Amino acid sequence: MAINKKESFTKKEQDLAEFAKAIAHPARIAILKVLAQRNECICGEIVEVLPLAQSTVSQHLKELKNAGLINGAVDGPRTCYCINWKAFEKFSVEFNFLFSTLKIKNEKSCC
Amino acid sequence: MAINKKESFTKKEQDLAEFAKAIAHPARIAILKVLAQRNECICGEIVEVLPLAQSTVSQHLKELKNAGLINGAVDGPRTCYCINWKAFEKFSVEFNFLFSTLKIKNEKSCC
DNA sequence: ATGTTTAATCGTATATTTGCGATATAGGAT
DNA sequence: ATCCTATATCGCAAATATACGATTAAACAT
Repeated sequence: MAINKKESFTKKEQDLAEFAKAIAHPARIAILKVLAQRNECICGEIVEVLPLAQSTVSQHLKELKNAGLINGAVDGPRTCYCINWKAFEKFSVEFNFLFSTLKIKNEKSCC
Repeated sequence: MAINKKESFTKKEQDLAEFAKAIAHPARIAILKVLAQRNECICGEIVEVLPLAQSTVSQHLKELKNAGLINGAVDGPRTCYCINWKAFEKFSVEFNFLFSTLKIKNEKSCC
C-alpha cells in the first residue's frame, strides 16, 4: 500500500466505511450489545463478560469512542460508557439511504 | 494476535461483523454504488470509474463476492457482476434488529 | 497459430489491526 | 502517606488488509 487511496473517495463513502469498520469486529458488536442491554453506563464489567484481556477491551472501547458510537464519562477511578444513539441513528439512515432506495429502483438482478 | 479470538463470539456477531468488514472500505462502497446504479452486471468498467489499479479492483470484487454481497457470472473473457440483494436484505434486517429494537427500549443515555 | 482483450492471480511492500502483558495513572479508602 | 481498584497506555508480536506491477488464463477474432 504505497499511498492512502481512501481520501480519493467521497466523504460520505469514507464516513460510512469508517462506521462499518467500527462494527467490523465481533468483540465490538458484543460490547455494543452489552451497553445497549444494560442501558446505564458500564465500565470493566464488559471485561468479565468478554473472553478478552482488559487491555484489549479497553482498546476496542477506544475505537468505538473514536468512531463516535459510544460516549465515555470518567466517574472516579472508573469510566462509564454508553451508546451514542444519535450517531447510530445517523449512520443507520445513511446506510439505508445508500442501499434501500437503490434497491427499489432495480430489484431484478441479471446474474 | 496469538490466537484468533473471533470464534469465541456468537455466529450472529461474527456474520454481522463479516458483513460490516465487507463494506468497511470506501472503494467497496463505491463499487456497490456503481453496481446498484447500472442495474445490469458490469466488469472492468468499474476500473475506469475508480482511482485504483485493475488488480486492486479485482481484489475488492473478490472480497465482496466472498462476503456474498455480489454475484459474478463469467461471460466470455469478461465477468459480469451484480448486487445480491437477498443477502443485503438479510444483513440489513440483522443490523436493524440488533440496534433499532434495543434503541426503543432505552432511549435515554446516561452520559 | 497468433494476437487481442478482459479478468484473475501471484509476488511483494507497506500499513493497519488484533491481542496481550506490563506499566502508568488517577481516584478512593484506610 | 499508602494501598487498592479501575482503566488507559506502551511496547511488542503476529495476523490481515491494502495496493500495485507482472504474469497467467481464457475467450474470441484474425
